[in-house]
Amino acid sequence: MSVSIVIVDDHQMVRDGLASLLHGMDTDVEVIGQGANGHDAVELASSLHPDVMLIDVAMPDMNGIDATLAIREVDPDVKIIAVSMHSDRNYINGMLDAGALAYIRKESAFDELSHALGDVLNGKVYLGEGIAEIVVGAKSSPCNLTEREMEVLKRIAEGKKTREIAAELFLSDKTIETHRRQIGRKLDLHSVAELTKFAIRHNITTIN
Amino acid sequence: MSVSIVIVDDHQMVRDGLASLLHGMDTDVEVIGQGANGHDAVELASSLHPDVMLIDVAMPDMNGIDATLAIREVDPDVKIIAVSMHSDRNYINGMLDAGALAYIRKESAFDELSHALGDVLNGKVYLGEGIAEIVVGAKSSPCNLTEREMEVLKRIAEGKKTREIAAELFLSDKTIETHRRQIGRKLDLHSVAELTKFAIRHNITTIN
DNA sequence: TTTTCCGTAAGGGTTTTCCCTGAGTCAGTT
DNA sequence: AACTGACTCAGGGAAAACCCTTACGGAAAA
Repeated sequence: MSVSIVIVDDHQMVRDGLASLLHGMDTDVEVIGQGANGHDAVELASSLHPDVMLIDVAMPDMNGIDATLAIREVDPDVKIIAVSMHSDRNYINGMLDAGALAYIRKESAFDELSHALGDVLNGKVYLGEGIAEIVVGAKSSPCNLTEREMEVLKRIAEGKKTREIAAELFLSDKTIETHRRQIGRKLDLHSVAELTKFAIRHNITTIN
Repeated sequence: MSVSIVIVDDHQMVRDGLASLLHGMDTDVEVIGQGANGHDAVELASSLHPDVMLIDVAMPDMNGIDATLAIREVDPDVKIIAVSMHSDRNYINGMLDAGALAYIRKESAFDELSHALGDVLNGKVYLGEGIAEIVVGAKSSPCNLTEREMEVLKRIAEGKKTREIAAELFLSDKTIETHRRQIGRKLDLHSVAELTKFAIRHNITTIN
């Protein structure tokens, strides 16, 4: 009895690559479906009910975290392996909290995928090289930011100046200044450039 | 006589995937080396002299464009296929100008890779789905920045302040100020946040 | 109920950036 | 020889950001 697998990633070539890798494995696996975004993932989960799904975390339209949450609604039994470009703490925790059983990075070697597959099939959790440390060593950037601070940071990362942000939020310049300083203190990032990168990493703003 | 190939991509899993795909092709190919960045690419080109190199455009340390330029110095005969996440005009033109013979996206299907490989081996140029249109319809974002301006922009996007950049480059504060203004004018981007995003998109800095 | 945190705001000062004009050198082109 | 463009630097002023402390109302938690 072979293991049925669905691959979801927004890059066709990555999907083909993963499929090819799975095909070359010693475990008897069969790729029964592929998708390009979170919506595809949910549909495929409910229609095909695969044993395992490989899901990319960062995808357009609907990301891996939301997809995982939705999939657990339609089929709580499917075992989800998160495959990501980033080892961002928020992504990792997001996916694991959502119900993924394994998290591996694309940077990592192929045998991590094999290992992850073996572990999740046995009901175990597998975290790729360096992932466990990030999960455990949480604490450093818990993104303590409050709602308001997020709103301000978002606008800072869009290149807006204090006065513009104040006008947009109907607040005093001084209030925005206070938020700016508070954000800098909390994140220990003291330049707009670093704040912008932080905002991008944490999906608070987009790259465009 | 098989075709020797070297794969350069900063993601191990993507490399493995591509290798696996190549292995399953009808053409007789052999992957003789892999690298994770531009420096690896140049070294592998000069030591292995492969027939074809698959090179990712966006990589840390040394990107695909610079790598391609350097490779053409050490081995003008190696045929280079650019494999990229983005269909950014600057990336495409950069790679093709540098000497790549084909440009395909990871979003595209696997058979584009097969097609590109066949074409470059026959001395032809291959551009993936939609790439040709972008090349033809070029013009818009020529990224006019000079060497110096790139160095300054890189440091701006790292969150450094004028004085620090001046010290690093052994220049006057006023000179850096002039460069800053010139960069802003050329790109029509007037905030550090937007400049940072531009720098990230153009691989002048990293997200971290 | 007292404490704590969030959000709001202000006063006041320092530092940095932004923007202008002008200008000199040097290399490569025409 | 004249020109263009890259790179360098300066003076000076306006705007913005940075940094400090203080403070008050409300909500949530202890």
